[in-house]
Amino acid sequence: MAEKSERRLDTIRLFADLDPEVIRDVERHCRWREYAVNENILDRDSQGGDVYFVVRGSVLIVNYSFTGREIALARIGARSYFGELAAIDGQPRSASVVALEPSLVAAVEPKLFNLLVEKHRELSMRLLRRLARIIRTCDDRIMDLSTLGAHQRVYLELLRLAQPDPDDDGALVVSPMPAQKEIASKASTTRETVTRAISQLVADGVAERSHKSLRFHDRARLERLATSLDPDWGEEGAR
Amino acid sequence: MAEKSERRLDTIRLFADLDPEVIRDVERHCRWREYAVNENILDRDSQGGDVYFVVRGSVLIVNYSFTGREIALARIGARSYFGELAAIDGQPRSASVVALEPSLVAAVEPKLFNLLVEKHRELSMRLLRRLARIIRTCDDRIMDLSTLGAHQRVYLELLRLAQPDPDDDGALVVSPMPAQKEIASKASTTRETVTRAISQLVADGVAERSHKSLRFHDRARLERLATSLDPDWGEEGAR
DNA sequence: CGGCTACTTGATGATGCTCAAGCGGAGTGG
DNA sequence: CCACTCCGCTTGAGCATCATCAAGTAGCCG
Repeated sequence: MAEKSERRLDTIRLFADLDPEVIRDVERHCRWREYAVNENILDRDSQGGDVYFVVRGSVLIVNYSFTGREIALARIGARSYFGELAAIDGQPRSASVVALEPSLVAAVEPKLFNLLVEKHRELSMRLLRRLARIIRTCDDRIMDLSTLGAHQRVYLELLRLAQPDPDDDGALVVSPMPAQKEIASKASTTRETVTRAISQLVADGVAERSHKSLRFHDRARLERLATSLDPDWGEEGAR
Repeated sequence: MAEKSERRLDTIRLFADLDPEVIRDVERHCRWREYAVNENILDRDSQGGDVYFVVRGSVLIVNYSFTGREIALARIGARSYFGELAAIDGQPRSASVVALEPSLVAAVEPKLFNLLVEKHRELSMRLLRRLARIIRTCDDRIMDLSTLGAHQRVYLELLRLAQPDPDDDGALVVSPMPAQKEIASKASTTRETVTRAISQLVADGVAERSHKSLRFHDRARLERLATSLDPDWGEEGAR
């Protein structure tokens, strides 16, 4: 792994409309490194403004409360990047980052990154759109945390993870099911609460457990539960 | 009010290093408007990507839960601006905005805004730094919501509002005290909880009520309470 | 003075975190 | 191939927190 031949930044979406020549040049200025699962890539409050490009694998932006609780802020997959904030404003890192899978990561110095951003309009426009997207996501999460219950936040997270079932039309599947502690850290709650939320869904016939996945027959029902328009026993004399 | 002579954008920090000629030109392309207290400036989910510059007064970025609860996302004061997100990504508004004071606001069409951003490097760099700052604030708030109790979030909000006392050195004052419902919406809790939190501070001798303000003698103590390193009765046999 | 709004305080109940015990499945080593 | 162990999941019981409802008080303005 970490073959030299992998050391390419063409796939990074931020660089989509950058001249290949320039990309080659950036590649040469990178510090390349392979990280193992759960390996720490950077720590909150640390100095340094390197920007990291995820070429293969995926990482988790995460913070820890003083009690040791883990709060997941975002999952960054291959072709994306992280560490822009410190590069942009020169402040210490706002969160820690750990590898979720074996990941190949390229680090670029802040100076070079900012040079690129200043020089290439499309790059800075893409960066702006990305930051805007992040802010929208954060705002939504603040709303969720402020107005919804823990179970509902779990349902929302499940909805985010769920994919349409290729077989059954209109049904959703979460497969493979991630570890419950991951769901918990994204929904800002505990493993136990995630268990209970899912168990209740199964008990109410909204979800169905099968081997290593979870199926929902009725997306709308789950959405209603998640958003608190909850009349569950609304009209159809179910049960 | 809303005198023509007020219709200037020189004070807007985003434009700090823009050529005065260009600023004049932008001013001419603005839709100027005065808003009264509590007047609605824009609604969540509405279309349109105008960017708004607050020339005088201040506004609140806010969202409402389906139960009618109000969640304050940010306060935007004079010389700042809002509405960039929709201009950048073309999506509907992510939140509503209401005037906190009588405010003079200048609206610029998204096309012109984006043109300016593309054309003036300094502008886009400032914009990037601003978005980065917003993201950091949001992340902190998500951490607070996820890991702290309601009382602690109120204490943090009080710390944000508190200014060093000009007289007593080392003491802090919040003056004038904002309405408790405002504090509640920034701390994502209820008026009643804000009352209780403050009453407890007073009862514990951490804070002191005086007419229309609140004083703290010991900033460190309040900070400890807010961040849960709470041993209050830690060593000094207070009480 | 009467009425409004903001604040205060108590009682109550639901929610969900914590601790604790039990269970199942997947590796691992004998 | 079987025990053993580790880890993740499940479930229960107890308890603290906090939102909600309700009633009462204080200050302000006409």
